[in-house]
Amino acid sequence: MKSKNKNKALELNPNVSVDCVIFGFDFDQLHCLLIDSGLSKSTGRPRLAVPGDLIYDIETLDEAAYRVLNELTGIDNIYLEQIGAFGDPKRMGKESDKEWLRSLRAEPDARVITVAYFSLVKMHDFNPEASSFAESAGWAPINEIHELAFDHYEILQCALSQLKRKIKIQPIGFNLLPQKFTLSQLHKLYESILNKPLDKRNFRRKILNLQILTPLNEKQVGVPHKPSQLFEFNEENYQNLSSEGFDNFGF
Amino acid sequence: MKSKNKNKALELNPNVSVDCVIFGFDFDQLHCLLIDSGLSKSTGRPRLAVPGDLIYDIETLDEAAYRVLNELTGIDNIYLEQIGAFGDPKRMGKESDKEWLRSLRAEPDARVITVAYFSLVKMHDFNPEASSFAESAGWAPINEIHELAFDHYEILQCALSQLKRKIKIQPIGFNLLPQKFTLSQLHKLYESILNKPLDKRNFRRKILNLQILTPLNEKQVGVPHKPSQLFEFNEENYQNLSSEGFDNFGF
DNA sequence: TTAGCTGTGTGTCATTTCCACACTTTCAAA
DNA sequence: TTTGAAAGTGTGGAAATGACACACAGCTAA
Repeated sequence: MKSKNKNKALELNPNVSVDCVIFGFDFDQLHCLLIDSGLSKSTGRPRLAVPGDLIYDIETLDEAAYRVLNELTGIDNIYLEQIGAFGDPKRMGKESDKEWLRSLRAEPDARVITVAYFSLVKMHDFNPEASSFAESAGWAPINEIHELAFDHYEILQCALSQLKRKIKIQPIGFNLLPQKFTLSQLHKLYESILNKPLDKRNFRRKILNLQILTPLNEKQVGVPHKPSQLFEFNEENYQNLSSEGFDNFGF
Repeated sequence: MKSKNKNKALELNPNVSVDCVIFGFDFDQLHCLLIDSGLSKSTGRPRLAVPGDLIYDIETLDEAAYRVLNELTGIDNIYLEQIGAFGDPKRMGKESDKEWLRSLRAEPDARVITVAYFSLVKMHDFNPEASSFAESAGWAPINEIHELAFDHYEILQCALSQLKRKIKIQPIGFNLLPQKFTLSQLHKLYESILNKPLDKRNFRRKILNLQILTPLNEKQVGVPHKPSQLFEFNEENYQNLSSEGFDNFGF
């Protein structure tokens, strides 16, 4: 592994990186996975950032993003989508950023263009405690994030607005939920992402009319209220629908 | 000018380029501006591509795109939007592509990630005849383009699908029309972009209900039929609307 | 001068979609 | 057995959508 990295390192491209905004949902709020490089000497504040890395010259951008994601979380088979490229020459100009880069990179002053991705994971599939990044990675609620290293705050906002846009058009939200879920969980998820309340009855009617949910013969157990019907996402039905040009979730 | 370029060349980034898909509309079909590097020795076919260039290390990606656009067409103040980054290591792998690169670049074998943009121009603002690229640039109707150098065909398709998506949400189409235009021209523009017929009366009703068109006290002259009312795009009204969260053109 | 051609401009109705809104049910815990 | 907490369910009014056909104005050419 180490020697493989060493070989690969020969082909590190000093000018291009990928950064991944990883979203998770805990049935209450939307979260984002951040890494922490420790306190900044210059500002005294923690240096939080979205995970990312320089790319190797032999991999595609998508491959690089999958690699970064997998190295951090150990998760495979993740929903991943490109947001775009960020290339302001001053994007890494803050002193606290430079400090970090010097400890990290062979050419800390090189100009780096980054290609940003966002990904959706089942939050409980990744337990930061169990990862090799244990002490340096964790979930933060979206609306408690106000500042990040480099241009990562801007990247996060772009990721969010793409997620908002996209979730109205494609059922990507299911990537944030476990295989079996309730309509209320789905409802709450849409409200968290769109950041506004949605009428319960109208939401249920719409999502059910789409015919992309399979009701299971199963209910929640052990909840201190009327137990909820469980559903699964019906991939097959969705494929049929979307091949007919269906493209509106209309929330 | 030349010496300015020479100085800048010292800071050329060999790993990152921008490519611009430039759309134009001739009141009949959607077109794309292509440059031609001449016949390929290896294939005998013309080498057509979307204009692009390596970036300088002192400019942002957007600035680089504006520069490329301006160097080619002389046009300023253009609608420009990023499509995304394209970085397959094999994206410049065809022999005919390499031939071209060797005649063009200091490091023809470097791996280059490109950041693609699309832009909308008033087609008649740019007359290829009058440009310094006279013999090597020209408009091609979208649906007659079947093959391009590098991964530019793929980039063009991405640009097209973004344009289709975006025009349903924001009134960017006006960038393709002269300041004064008729409803029929606008109608035809939407049909060309969306590549499907739209009912004339419904189209008119919708677009007029949006209240973003100002009718002028002017009609077409010299046409061999009933002259058409002319309109202008009402930027101000649009800003008011869109700040209220308006986001649906619904075609 | 007239006939014919071409694209402009206009209204209605039926259907579908959207949105607002309140009460009963089921289970666990006290 | 009472209480609390979330699940589940239907209707009516308003708005948007989509299908559809004919008269008009100006030019051209005979």
